[in-house]
Amino acid sequence: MSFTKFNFHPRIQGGIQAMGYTTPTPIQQKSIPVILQGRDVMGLAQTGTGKTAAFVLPIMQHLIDSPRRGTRALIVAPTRELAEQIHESIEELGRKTTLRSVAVYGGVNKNPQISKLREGAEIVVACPGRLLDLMDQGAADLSGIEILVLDEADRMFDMGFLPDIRKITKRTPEKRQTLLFSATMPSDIRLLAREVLRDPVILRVGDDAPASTVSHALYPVEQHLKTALLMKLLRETQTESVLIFTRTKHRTTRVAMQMKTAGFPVASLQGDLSQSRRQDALSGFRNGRYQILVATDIAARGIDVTRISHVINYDMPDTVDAYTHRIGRTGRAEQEGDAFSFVTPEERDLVGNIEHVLGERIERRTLEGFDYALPAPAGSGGGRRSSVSHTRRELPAEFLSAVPAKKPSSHHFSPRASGRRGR
DNA sequence: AAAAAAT
Repeated sequence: MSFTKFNFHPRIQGGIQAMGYTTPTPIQQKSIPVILQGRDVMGLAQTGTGKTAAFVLPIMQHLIDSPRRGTRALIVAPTRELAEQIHESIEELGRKTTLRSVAVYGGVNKNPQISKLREGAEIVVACPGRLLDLMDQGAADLSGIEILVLDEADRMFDMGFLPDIRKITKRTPEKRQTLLFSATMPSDIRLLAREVLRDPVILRVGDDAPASTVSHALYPVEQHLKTALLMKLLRETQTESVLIFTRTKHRTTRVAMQMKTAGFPVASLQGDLSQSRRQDALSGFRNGRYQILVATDIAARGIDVTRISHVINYDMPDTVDAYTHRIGRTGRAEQEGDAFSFVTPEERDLVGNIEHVLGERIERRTLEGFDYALPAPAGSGGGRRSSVSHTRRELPAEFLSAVPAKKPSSHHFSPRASGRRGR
């Protein structure tokens, strides 16, 4: 199976080659022919499955087949980072074409976006808020939209974008082709699908289960020891890029600061940062300038960075879905990845649910030589430490009992291996 | 409760 089979325009084929794509991924194989036919699509797929190219390539083909002026394709995405990433994919895949794309989102000057729209960008990749803003201003005109893509629809719903999506959809022609992608299918998304899709082809790719190339491990630990454990773990583990998730924006900032002070090449990413800082963090993480990225769930979905060898849940996510999405950032493209989760006794309720979905018990690990009995600093709420030095004190035996993993875990973790980022 | 997103 090769990309040549789709008979894309030579200029599109040129972009595919330049990107080094050879074999289409499963979702590409399934959805490209359907989209080329002009059918509406309900796609159940995670990001990182090649989903972006799966809709970008047929869109470009359609636009080249019947040249016309004006904004003709609209892709709506939940986060600025994802919109930017899709826009960049279009620029790369379309480098040999004359098609123009513009990313439309908040936090940055709107004038460059307005000029690109005026100059006649055929493809718009947008977050809902800024797009509506530009529409009200008369700078964006959706009356000529031929293809509408709603990406990560379930997340847009989570973020309360549904009313915005409806407003946007209403401003596009009814006879458009619509593609709706969602990782999960809650009833609200099913409802939205009924509203915006006409006789859709339903494509299901893979399932919600994480890539089998990812090995999972839990590190039971008390809250106040997480940062110390994290640093020791990173110093002793051979890693490529590492993505660390925390529960709050504030904690993201704090952990990143502590790690920076300790000499780790780290950046932080959370929604309160200026857009330029967000971009710097992500691009620096992509190109390896920062080996480590500490982030909120802003980075949990869609963000596509190759070479993430480890995802570390500094805090457990709130839901199994969130866990799946976070650890989906590693183990991509058949590469191996490790997912480490720090779990306090308070956070362990979710563990059972995750294990249920994974269909296996996750290995509990303790880090050799780590002082699990270190007392909490005064004022941090846990002044109940004594000088007992047994490392498993206070953690229920059931919680710690190590169960051999089903498959041999593929971690490159060895207690004494010197990390490449020593100190 | 927290996160993201228009200003």
